[in-house]
Amino acid sequence: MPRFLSEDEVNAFRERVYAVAERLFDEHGLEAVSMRQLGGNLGVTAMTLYRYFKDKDDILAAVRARGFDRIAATLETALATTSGPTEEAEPVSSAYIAFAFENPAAYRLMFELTQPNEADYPDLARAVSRARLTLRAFADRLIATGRIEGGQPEVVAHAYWAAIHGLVVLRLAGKLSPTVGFDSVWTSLSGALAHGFRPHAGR
Amino acid sequence: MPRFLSEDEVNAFRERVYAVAERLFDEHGLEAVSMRQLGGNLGVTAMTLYRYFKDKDDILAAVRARGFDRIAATLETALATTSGPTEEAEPVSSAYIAFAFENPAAYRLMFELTQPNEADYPDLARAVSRARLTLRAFADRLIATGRIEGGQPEVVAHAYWAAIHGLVVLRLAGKLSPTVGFDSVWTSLSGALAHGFRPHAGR
DNA sequence: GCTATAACTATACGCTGTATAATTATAGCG
DNA sequence: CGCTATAATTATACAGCGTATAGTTATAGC
Repeated sequence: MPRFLSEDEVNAFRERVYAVAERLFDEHGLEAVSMRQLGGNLGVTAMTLYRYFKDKDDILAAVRARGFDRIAATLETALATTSGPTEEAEPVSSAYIAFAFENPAAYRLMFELTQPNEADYPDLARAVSRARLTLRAFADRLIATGRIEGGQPEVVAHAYWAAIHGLVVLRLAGKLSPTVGFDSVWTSLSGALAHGFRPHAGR
Repeated sequence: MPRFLSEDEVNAFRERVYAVAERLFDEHGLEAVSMRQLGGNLGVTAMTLYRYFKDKDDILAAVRARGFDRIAATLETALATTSGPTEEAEPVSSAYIAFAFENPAAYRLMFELTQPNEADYPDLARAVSRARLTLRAFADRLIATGRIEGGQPEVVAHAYWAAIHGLVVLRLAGKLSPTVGFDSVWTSLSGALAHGFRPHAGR
């Protein structure tokens, strides 16, 4: 064992922690992610984790940040893939929804309503900011291709985000009526937004 | 002390538990609502609570149910208060937003992303259902007054709900950009929905 | 080969939810 | 009234939590 951990070793260990944390969270829920379980799955005691992280919240913030980076990357890809304007089911929206339902544990963790202030975790703040910028780029394109008008792009981006996120979390929290399907609500909601933001549609 | 607790005594104690739980949650967050703290504030040990509730989740489900009943009552009042069609800031939406921001602890608890299946708590399921019915009545009125068309009322109700809830929880989770205000996004979003659902606005 | 010390582990503390055992207090009966 | 059965409550205990502190292990540099 080397006397000092190299930066690479530290980063490698942290990556292992993230991977294990994500797996445990995926497979057994958030309550399974304890310092002892985490350490046990890494062949290390709980206290060793404190050499690499300030505390448990520090680990969770890092995992959240990875989630925001992953969804941002997913959306960026979807955005780049789309060629020209389309009236079809918007690939960015579809990618967002797919991410949420394919990674429900990550999505829950990212948007948990009780979480420490993101300002205390600069890397998390950066990742969230990146995700917001991606959504903003999406809104910019909607405007550039003439499918939307009026209002600042950032505000429009947040409006879209709120709508899609709201529907996703109602579903994740089990609050949708058993008599309505997620897809039918999304069709209705996204259609209303598309029409509502369309130039000259209303007043 | 009577040999048997009357139904009234049981109900009265339960009400006291709810009140204390809501106060603790409001003042010190969800982590302050422990069985010992709850009991301590009631002049009773933690174990006594188990005479009145199955377990802690049972208490939390009851508090959630009260939250849904309260928001439903608030919305019902707003709905009844509104006289005739109006293009003004919709009183029901305003009432919803006001409830969330005046009762952030309750709102967080109600929509926490990690919570037991609501099917295991019939009273919670009833209260959620009541809140959904209220939103549905809101959509019915929008349709009846000609401000909306197309689509099943329940689907439209869910679309509105998702939009407003999404914006509220993004705010509660601290995920809105510091450079956009809640109100400006809500103005944009609600305006888009109003136009998007307006008869003959789009195709 | 010795030593200073980075890295890690062991232990302990106060907290959690809750199962189980012991205690308290009263309704109904002789 | 005094006794007893038992509802209601409390006391204790257990396993698990996050993490502070103390002790151990192992190696880089002399």
